[in-house]
Amino acid sequence: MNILQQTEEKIKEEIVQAVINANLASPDQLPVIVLQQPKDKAHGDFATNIAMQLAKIAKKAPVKIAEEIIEQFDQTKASITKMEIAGPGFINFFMDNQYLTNLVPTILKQGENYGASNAGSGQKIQVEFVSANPTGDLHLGHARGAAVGDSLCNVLAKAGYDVSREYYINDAGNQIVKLATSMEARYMQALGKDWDMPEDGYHGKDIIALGQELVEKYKDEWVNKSEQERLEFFREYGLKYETKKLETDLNQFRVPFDNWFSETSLYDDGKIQPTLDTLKEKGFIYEEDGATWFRSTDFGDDKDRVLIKQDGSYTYLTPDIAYHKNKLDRGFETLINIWGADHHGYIPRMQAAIQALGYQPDTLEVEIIQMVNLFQDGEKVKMSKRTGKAVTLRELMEEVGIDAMRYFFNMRSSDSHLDFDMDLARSKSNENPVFYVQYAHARISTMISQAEQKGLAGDDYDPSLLTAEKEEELLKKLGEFAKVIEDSASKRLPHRITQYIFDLASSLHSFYNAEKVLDENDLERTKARIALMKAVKITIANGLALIGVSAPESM
RNA sequence: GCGCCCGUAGCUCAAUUGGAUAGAGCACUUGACUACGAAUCAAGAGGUUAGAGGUUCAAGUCCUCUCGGGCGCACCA
Repeated sequence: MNILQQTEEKIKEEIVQAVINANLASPDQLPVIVLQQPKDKAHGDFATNIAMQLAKIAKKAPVKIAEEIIEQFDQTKASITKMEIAGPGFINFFMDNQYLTNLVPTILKQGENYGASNAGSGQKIQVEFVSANPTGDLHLGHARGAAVGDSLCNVLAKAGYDVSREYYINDAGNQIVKLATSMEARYMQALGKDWDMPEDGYHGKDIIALGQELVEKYKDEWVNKSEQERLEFFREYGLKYETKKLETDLNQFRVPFDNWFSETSLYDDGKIQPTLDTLKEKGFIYEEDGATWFRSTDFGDDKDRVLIKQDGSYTYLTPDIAYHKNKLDRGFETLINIWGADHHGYIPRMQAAIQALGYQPDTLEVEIIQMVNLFQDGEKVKMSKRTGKAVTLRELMEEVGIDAMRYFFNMRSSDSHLDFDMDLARSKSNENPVFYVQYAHARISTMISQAEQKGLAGDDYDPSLLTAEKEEELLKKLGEFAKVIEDSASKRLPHRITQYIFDLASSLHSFYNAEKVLDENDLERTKARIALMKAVKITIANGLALIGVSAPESM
């Protein structure tokens, strides 16, 4: 538990004690004590709404209740200097800011671990994300999912969850047949033959390149082989090629996966039939019109879903259920799937499957990432899957840079559509928010190295000298970090981190312009301030790391 | 037609998941570098939170309806 939380807990305990002493409520009537940090510092360091919550129970006006609580409250125990009643019945607490200055040595000691907590108590969570078909390049929408998913994993890990990142490779369905026939057409075309692309084939540039690669390697060797032989070979070749490319691109985007799970392996390992058997035993399966159905309507789905088609093959859902069963069999307590908004209609049947397998509905959480619109030169860039005209992750990384992309994708809440402004992301100007945060980090780095050169830094600093208004502001912000991470993790909102570090950078810049850090005539204050700067630097770097953005020493 | 998401300052978005006077960035106006990095700061202006009801001590947030935008609604994956 960090300093801030300890302080909060102490205040909460005293509130409970005061409420009971004032005879306002019995312990079993007592609501959960909410202690918040007011936005407006005129409202103190902490505030509680307990008096309003007790209005009904105690049958008194909130303001009257607040008065009675204050009367009974032992200020010294919680190191509070002042208490006030405000507004409709808030109780505001003003603290002696010594509790904040202790933060600096703590942060310096914890270093890159600062912000970590055990809030997740080691809960085993698996996050499945991206999982794009291995049939082409990743595009803009995948990039957002990758950035958000990876950052969420980082945040969960920092908050004490045991996280595993997984990519589900859809290497078993019809789309792989289409991949092979698309490659076949590109191969033939590369040999100068007149060969049409298959209907609904993959028109991406990467498949054209793949066709050329096949010609370079094998010349016209595959022209005279049987179609079956040729397609079989292309299928395997294409899968390996595409999967490798996905992994390379994602690694470059700083999105590593712990496990790449092949759909085909579910067939090879015989995982599908047992899953069907389980569902059958539990009575959620029936036959109709020559197909096998899953009664997902038992769990609120719109209609029942086919598992085995009339032709005897599985639908996409069937191995996917087996896959989710497999995840749960591996001991994950919570599954998080990150899907594009175009798949949200799939949620009810998957949730139904989880419940049919005997798990609680909240075992599976699906986070929906809304669409991304790309803007260039002030105009919306049109994308088309059919013609393969789409901006790829690779192109974006080259053109706008990874830092800007990671930052932009984590700037907004996922359930809001995102307008991605290429020109802004690419610009190296003050309009670009990613530089704002990185600049704060670089600025601090310079200060620290100058201080060290001039002998103005030292371990024997006195943090209680940090009493300037801007210093208190900074300290308070620093203290929030662990809580922001915990919230961000438990609510699955990684963009909270981005907002936090932006605010922190803002406080830093504001402090920097108000106070002089390096002052040869005031060595003690300078030492304390350099220690504070080190603490801010650590916190910004840790925050940037969570969203996958670099923290430069200079820029 | 049904379902999910969204609608907040001129633009792009936040808002501690029900708390106090709805906040940032950009753009706009005005000021601050012989200075530890001006990629910065300080100040100003900008709002009927799409609209109408309801619940609550308290609603941008929850419920109902209307309007507008996006995305889904396969024995495709």
